[in-house]
Amino acid sequence: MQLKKFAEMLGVSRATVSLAMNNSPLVAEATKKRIQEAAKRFGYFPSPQGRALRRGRSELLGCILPNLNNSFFATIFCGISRKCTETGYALLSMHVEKATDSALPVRRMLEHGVEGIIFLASPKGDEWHKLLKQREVPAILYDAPVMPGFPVVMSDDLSGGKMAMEHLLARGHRHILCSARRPARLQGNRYAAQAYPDARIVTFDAADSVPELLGKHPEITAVTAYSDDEAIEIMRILKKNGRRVPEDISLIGFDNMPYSAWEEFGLTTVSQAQYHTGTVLCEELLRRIAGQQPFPECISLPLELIERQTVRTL
Amino acid sequence: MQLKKFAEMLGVSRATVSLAMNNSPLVAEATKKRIQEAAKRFGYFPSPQGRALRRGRSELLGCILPNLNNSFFATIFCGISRKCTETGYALLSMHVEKATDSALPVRRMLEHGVEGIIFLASPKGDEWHKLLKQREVPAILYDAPVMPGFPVVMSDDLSGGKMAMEHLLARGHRHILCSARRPARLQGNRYAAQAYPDARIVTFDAADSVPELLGKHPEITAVTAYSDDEAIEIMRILKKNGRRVPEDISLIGFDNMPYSAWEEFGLTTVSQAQYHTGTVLCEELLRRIAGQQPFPECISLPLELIERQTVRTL
DNA sequence: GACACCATTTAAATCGATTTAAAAACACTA
DNA sequence: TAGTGTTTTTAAATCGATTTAAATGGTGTC
Repeated sequence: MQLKKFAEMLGVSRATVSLAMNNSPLVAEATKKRIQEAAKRFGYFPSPQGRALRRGRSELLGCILPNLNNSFFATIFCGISRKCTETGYALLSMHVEKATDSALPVRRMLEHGVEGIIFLASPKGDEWHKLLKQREVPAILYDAPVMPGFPVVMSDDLSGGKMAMEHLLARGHRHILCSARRPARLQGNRYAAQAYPDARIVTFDAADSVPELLGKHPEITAVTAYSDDEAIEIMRILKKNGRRVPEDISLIGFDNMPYSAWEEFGLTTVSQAQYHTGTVLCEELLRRIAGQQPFPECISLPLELIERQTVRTL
Repeated sequence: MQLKKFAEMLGVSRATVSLAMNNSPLVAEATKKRIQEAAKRFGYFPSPQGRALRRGRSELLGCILPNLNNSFFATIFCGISRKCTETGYALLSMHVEKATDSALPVRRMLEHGVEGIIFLASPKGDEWHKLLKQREVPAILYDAPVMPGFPVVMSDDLSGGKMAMEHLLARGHRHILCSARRPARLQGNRYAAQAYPDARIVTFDAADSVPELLGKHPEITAVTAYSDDEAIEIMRILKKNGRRVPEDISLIGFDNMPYSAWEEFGLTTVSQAQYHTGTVLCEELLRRIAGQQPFPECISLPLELIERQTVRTL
């Protein structure tokens, strides 16, 4: 039923109905109650389209997702979703394959009138930002290269690397094999090592190369992995090579995936607060939409070390 | 920029612009090209709200999700999402906690004008279906109790139970401990057992109770679990009790979670094609929206047995 | 030149609400 | 009773597109 008929039926004007439905103080309490109850009884509800057109706001946010087989992104997504629900926004999402040009999903979302977009999958191609700028729709990126005009949220890799390293150093490790896949994190490793003159760092790129490097550098007693997944892979490889974790080699992961806590692994790891990451992404985007200053270009998220059973004290 | 100004700028009528933007054959090729190119250059695009109002369609689907820390639902969600993208719909999603009354998310989605809703989390409360019926918005449920007027998609538990059982029976197992948590699946187990007069089934409810039951029935050689997660828990419990899988006890899971394939577990399991489940949910909902007959009330999805290393041939 | 016919273009109605400014209703005072 | 002020209600404008039916322009035929 449309506003017009409903108003006629009740014998009041369309304006009164609209105001009543929106709980305006301009309309008398009694009338309001009467109209709201009638709406329930007769099933009248304002058309979302009409309302959106008139109000000029869609209350819609978009989120571009990588495949969620990885629970890491799924958790961030949950965080975003909850924040949206809290703030009255609805969340539009779209999954993209790794190589998809972001112009496609962006265009689709703009066609639906989103007020802002969160890229959980790093954007690809060079048209997406033109589209967004043209329509003045703000966007925020997660863990992507900085792009002028678009804020990026990422974990504080430098501190993360430092944190993991300090944990090992404090437990007596001095010769440590560090993943080189994240320069900032490696830099954090190095930074922490400076406090211990006898500390030495060797770097590696892929899990495969770990046994060889351990052979070449028998003094190494600990490894910091690129991710929990890589750490678990390294655990397997070490086990096959007859080395025990943590008795022979200590190991630290990164991400704190749910299964890292399982007793099969008991992985000590550096945790990105995933849920919180989602909250921050969403909040920051909403701030942009509302035009609230200031606009930081890059937001680092704090990390936390989760101690389990893969680091031995020497 | 709005249609009106853009049309004035080009010196044509609003109608022509609108038709050109929608690629109508009514407008001359040359004009169409001119308008479309000008739109790109000057950044004109039809307002989604205006368009939605006039067209009377939002091209929006809603999906109500449980927490996605479980990758099972995340994969189904990906399937839904892709189908939406293919068909030109956008997908609105909302996460709910276990106990949340579904009227809340449903109302929120209706306020945004969704044309249909997929419940990946089983609906709670008794207001949600009234809301949907009142507005004539179709919905589809995943793995929930049947509710008149709402189709349900679920895995074919009967066949699944039969399949798992046959796999064990064919490998010489005759005394089998079966999870009783899914009546339909247990029925499938029983059904398969009928073909083997010497087959015996014992049932259990929780993983905890498995060792005790195995002690009471030492003739049992295999277990069918409620889920992969339960199977993994049972593996742990068995290991602690000094029983090996599969040397002492064979084990079959259900769900085919990504980690079930890991070498730590190598779990033989019955697989629900999760991605495909998403596709079916979405397709079926779209059929309802389009008003296509017939409307099956319950759709069973085929299952598949994934053979790994937890079942021993006796 | 008048007529018919086709291809384009356009004016105007419409979708369904919100909101502003003005009108109406009412209460109160002098 | 007229005048003033306050509370409610309403008429009408507006948001930005789509679409139908009518108008326009051009070509070809008799």
